[in-house]
Amino acid sequence: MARSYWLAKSEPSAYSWEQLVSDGSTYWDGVRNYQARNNLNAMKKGDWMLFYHSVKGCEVVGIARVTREAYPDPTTDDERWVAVDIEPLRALERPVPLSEIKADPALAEMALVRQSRLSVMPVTRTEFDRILKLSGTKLRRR
DNA sequence: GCCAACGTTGGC
DNA sequence: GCCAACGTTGGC
Repeated sequence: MARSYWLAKSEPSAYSWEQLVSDGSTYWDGVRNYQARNNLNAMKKGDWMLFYHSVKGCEVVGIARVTREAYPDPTTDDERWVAVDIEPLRALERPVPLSEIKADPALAEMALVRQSRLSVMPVTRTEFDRILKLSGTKLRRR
């Protein structure tokens, strides 16, 4: 099945891309919003995720890969919430700031722009490729 | 620091 | 079940 693409936000002060690279992998937890949760549930192993720094930076900084599909969020007893595992795939050659995404007609429909508070969202392959292009990053697809 | 957007809570 | 009040997120 074709790979799906996602974008997830993190405040660098809470958990940064650099931290993910240093850790080698992490579990993506703490989501307490149904829409974001549904998106986590829909992730498949091997999907790619744009890693976005919110609040400080406001830019897409890297690409992560889903390594484990949704399972109960270990940080809560509440069975409604889930986590996934991810690992860093590679950093973007150049981070892509929100201002550029907003200014790009090809990206104007992104949930990142239209629904600024959503923390985990789907991204189309077209949008994903466009952001990669803006960042000057070339990826070999396997 | 402000405020818009939007989700949640609780009174009725 | 509606909606006002309140809390949180995140851009500016």
